[in-house]
Amino acid sequence: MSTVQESDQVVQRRANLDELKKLGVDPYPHRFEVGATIEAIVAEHGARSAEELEALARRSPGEGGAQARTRTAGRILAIRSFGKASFLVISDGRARVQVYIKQDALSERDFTISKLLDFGDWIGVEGRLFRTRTNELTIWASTLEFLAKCLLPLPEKWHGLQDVEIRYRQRYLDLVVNPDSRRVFEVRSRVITATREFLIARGFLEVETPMMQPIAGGALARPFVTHHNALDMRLYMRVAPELYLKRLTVGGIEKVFEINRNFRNEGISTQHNPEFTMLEFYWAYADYNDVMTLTEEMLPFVAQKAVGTGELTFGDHAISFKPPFRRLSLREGARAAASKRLGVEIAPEALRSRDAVAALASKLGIEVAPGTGAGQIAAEIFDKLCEADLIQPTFVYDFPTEVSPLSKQKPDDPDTVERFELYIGGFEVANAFSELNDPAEQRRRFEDQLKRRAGGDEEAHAMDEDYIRALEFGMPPAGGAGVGIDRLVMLLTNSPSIRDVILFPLMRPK
RNA sequence: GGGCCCCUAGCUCAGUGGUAGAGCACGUGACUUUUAAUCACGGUGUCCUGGGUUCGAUCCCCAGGGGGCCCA
Repeated sequence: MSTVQESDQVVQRRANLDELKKLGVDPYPHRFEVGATIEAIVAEHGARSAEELEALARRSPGEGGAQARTRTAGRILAIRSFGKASFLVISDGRARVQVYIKQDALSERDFTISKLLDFGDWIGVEGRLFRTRTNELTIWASTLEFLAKCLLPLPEKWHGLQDVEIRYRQRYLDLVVNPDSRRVFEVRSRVITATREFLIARGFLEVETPMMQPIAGGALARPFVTHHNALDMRLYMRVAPELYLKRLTVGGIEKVFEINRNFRNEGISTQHNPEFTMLEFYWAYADYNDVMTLTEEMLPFVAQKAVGTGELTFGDHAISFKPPFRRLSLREGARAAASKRLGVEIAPEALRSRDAVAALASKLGIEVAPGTGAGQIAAEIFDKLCEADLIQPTFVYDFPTEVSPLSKQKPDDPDTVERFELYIGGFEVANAFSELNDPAEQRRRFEDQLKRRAGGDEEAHAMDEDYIRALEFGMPPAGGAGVGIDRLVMLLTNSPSIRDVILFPLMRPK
């Protein structure tokens, strides 16, 4: 197959595999009956003393003596051989246990197999539990089954796998040798489970909406393009499920949510992966204030379920998920930060007129494209000056209408919408608003977006006639939110890069 | 897209303009309660790729590839 010369270690491992075959051992058997996982064995017996294990072993199976005999399987993570005896450490990915191999305790066949084992092989063992002189919980093997060969040498046990490129490209190696990596993905799983639990308990219905869409809407972002052959049709990978979920509120699903992948055709950074996981939920009869309150309940709940606390360490920061979260209006935040930066008190009106805010931006050294409106410039000033400093959970609220084509305006201020973003650890974790449900106003917003698109803004929203028609049938007032699950997991696992919380982040092919 | 940094043994890393090193891992031998087992002996290799400078390049220069961080 491969013309590349195999390293000595691979040659050696292959030779051991051939020896097994010569002995008549099937090196890839079909199944193994596991009595208890290693994790369960350690959980049940990890605290038992040598005497307790002895006593258990002496009892008959009917009296519970079977507990001291165990049958389990795992990957070999260490071999310490003494000739006629050896110690193996095997792992089920969550816990490790030692196995004692002693020549006169095993059949000749099983002992021969034990001599052919390599670091990384999968085995099954049966035996009684005891503690060694050094008090290590150990399975005294009476039978040994070979389950699968590890032909390639694994990374070293002591330093683990440090090379981030290999950790991302060959995540299985990361998981084998770095227990912390396994922990991250267990937290991630619990985050998603807890989120579901929280919303379902409040009457939300979980749904799945299209990931391949004829019009990519619901967010200001460049989509991936694909093509359906039979329909000869251009399709986009979704940038958000929003417009479909809101169609469902038109259909009368008053509380609805989806947790799934979005795809955005943009740069990669420590906070951006082209595909990422979002929670979106929509809640009829509620507005953005209600959504703020719900979010404030949900995040501490999820944190508690996923990591057992809402008091987190993230990099150099201590972050508390204890509600209530801080609230900061976007224009006030931008105004205050700009005042501080320039050493002059900026008036609130300076954020409202195009000329004034553009002048302010230029004083701050922020470049503004010619067609950019006052609202967008204000939002950019906020991004540049404030975002990175929002470490504790902070609701940034009341966004310019211009940058929020799907949000409802404030009754007394048409330039501002009822929208908030939640910032934690210096980045955006959630985005939410009172949903725009007036079809005429929605059409005007889309038309405004089309002008931007014509002006070269590739992230501007497309017209979606079908969505407007849905609104024309009547959508109830509703509040909705999108929560970045990957970023939430970053916070809960103290991971500095989004790639640390995505099992297989996108990489260039080598 | 721009700037900076990295790429050497299976892994973690040193290093040098003159035929390349350590620890772990691996091999052989010894050892029937060890645990980063120990002891003795042994071999690790496309120094990311291509080109240039040079008597000679893993090292210096140029281009490319992959990765990381920061900025956009």
